[in-house]
Amino acid sequence: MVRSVNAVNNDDTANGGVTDAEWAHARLGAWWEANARDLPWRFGRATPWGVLVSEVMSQQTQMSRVVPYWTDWMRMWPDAAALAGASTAEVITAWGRLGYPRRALRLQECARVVADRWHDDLPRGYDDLIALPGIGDYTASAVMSFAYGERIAVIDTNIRRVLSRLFLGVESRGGSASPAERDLANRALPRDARRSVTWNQSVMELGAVVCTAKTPLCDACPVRDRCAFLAAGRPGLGERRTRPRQRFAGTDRQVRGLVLDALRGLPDGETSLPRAQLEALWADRVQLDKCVASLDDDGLIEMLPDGAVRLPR
DNA sequence: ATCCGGTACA
DNA sequence: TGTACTGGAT
Repeated sequence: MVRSVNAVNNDDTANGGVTDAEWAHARLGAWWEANARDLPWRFGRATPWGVLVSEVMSQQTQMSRVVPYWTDWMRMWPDAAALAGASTAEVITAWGRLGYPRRALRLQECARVVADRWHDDLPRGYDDLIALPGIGDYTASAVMSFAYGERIAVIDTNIRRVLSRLFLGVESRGGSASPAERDLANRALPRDARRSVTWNQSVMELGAVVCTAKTPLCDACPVRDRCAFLAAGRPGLGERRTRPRQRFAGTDRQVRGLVLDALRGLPDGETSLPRAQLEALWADRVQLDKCVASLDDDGLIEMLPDGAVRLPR
């Protein structure tokens, strides 16, 4: 019998019936104080816009890789108005090898909306945030919590995995968050706004560095004593996600990355990549042309009449 | 070789 | 509801 089941009580218990929630709040709070990584956008050192930029960059990349990009980026474009005024070519170049460059484009679109419609002042409401380009539920919630200190459940895969293991004793499934998972996240959230922010951050951090998907470091876990997943013998640890397998070699993703990388690496003074150099990047002409067309569709490159390509101005 | 994830959109 | 989108870590 798993001890910390997600039992809903009829009486008004402190956390909607999530057994041990308060104990976990205290444990993870202490763990956070001692173990939080000193990332430059944490501990009130970044503006709300800076927090948003860090969240967008972190959506797809480990924090440690994000740090130098974020630092350079914020030095170059400290606020939304500055980013709004940059050329798209500069933005794509600065995005460098962070991956998913369409997000750089969306971040700049977001900056333009914030600069124009919000007078360069990032909106403070979830509904207004989620309406911005490239901002979905996770990022809107993260900004509400981490930048504005509001009490709101932040739900990403790390948090889903940790809460599911700790309180339910099972692995969270792939795909989008279920209503039950959202419900659990809301019931486990501390009542107090300030503590809810720490909770969101510490659960996410725990998932990133201790309660990892494949090989969790349970010996080093601050909540191991009451973890339902550990008590149950870690059933289905690291089991196959419902997400399809993602390979990279030979895919359109690789080809697109190659083309953008060549454009970013153009020598000073050169602004376009001639057709011959483009063709030298990839042997399969059909796939190459398909990828060039899709990059053009996405607004990541422009095709010139002579077959050369360049970053948008 | 295999792992990873939020957003937009079909 | 499922899929495309990248590139570094392991």
